[in-house]
Amino acid sequence: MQIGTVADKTGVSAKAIRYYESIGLIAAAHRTHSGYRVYGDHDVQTLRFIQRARGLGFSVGEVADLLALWRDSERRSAQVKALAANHVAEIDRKIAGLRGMRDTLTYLMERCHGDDRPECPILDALG
Amino acid sequence: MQIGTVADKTGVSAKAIRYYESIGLIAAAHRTHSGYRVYGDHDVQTLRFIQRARGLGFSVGEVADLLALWRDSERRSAQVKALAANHVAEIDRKIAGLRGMRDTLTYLMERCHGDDRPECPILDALG
DNA sequence: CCTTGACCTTCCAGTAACTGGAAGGCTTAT
DNA sequence: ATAAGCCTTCCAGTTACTGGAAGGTCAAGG
Repeated sequence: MQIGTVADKTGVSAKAIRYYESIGLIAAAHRTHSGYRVYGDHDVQTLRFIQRARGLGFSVGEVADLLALWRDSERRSAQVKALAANHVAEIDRKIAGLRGMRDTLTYLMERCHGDDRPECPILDALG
Repeated sequence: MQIGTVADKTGVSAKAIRYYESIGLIAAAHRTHSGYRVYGDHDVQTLRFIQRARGLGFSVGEVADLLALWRDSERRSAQVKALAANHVAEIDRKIAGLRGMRDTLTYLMERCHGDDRPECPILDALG
């Protein structure tokens, strides 16, 4: 399989696959005599794993950890769960931050006439 | 006032102030004969405005728009409100995305024993 | 007068996770 | 022979700064 095929199958762009290889998240692919990268089904599985983990918001570094655990038959599920728990805590922090912004903004917007006049509580609150 | 004083007063770091100047978000400061930037109370007001707007999650580009509206006595409050509404919509998208991740993760975590055994529904879901 | 410390200056690099694009090689079909 | 559609590497750009290096400025103290 060439990189484009793998990209189609996994939803990971060819650019991203090369990037993952460059940072060592995935092993360097074998090459044809002309230098093209060659992949197998195993690589497709790995990239799907990466894709899903990234979709859950794990950083590339965390994905590396998850991949290592995935491959480690001796792993303790507690390790995986702890990683996930940390990530959920991080997500919760982000949500809380966003909700704070959202609440302030909607509060101010409710008080803004939103018409042709210049008076604006939103700008008043910022200035 | 020197840049460090302004930084203390506004909570915007000296580095950030220089950066804002470099991208044109704020006007270039006057200089002393030896090249030090000099600021007045007006600049402190502007930087506080920027700081608050950034704290509400507006991008630097959006802050530039808000600043222009703030300075424009002919503005229509509808413009400000529209900008804020777009931003709230963006925040809502982000929150929705994060909540989706959070829900999936907590669902999987509830099913993970989190002990010394390797079986893990989190990894199963990813792989 | 000289030094020390705390300022300030500019400039370059790095962050996260890629994407876009340039310049050029490979393969297959026409 | 050439065109289309792959592939390659490498450089730049994205966001909003922060860190650090190398060096100038200024006031106080010995």
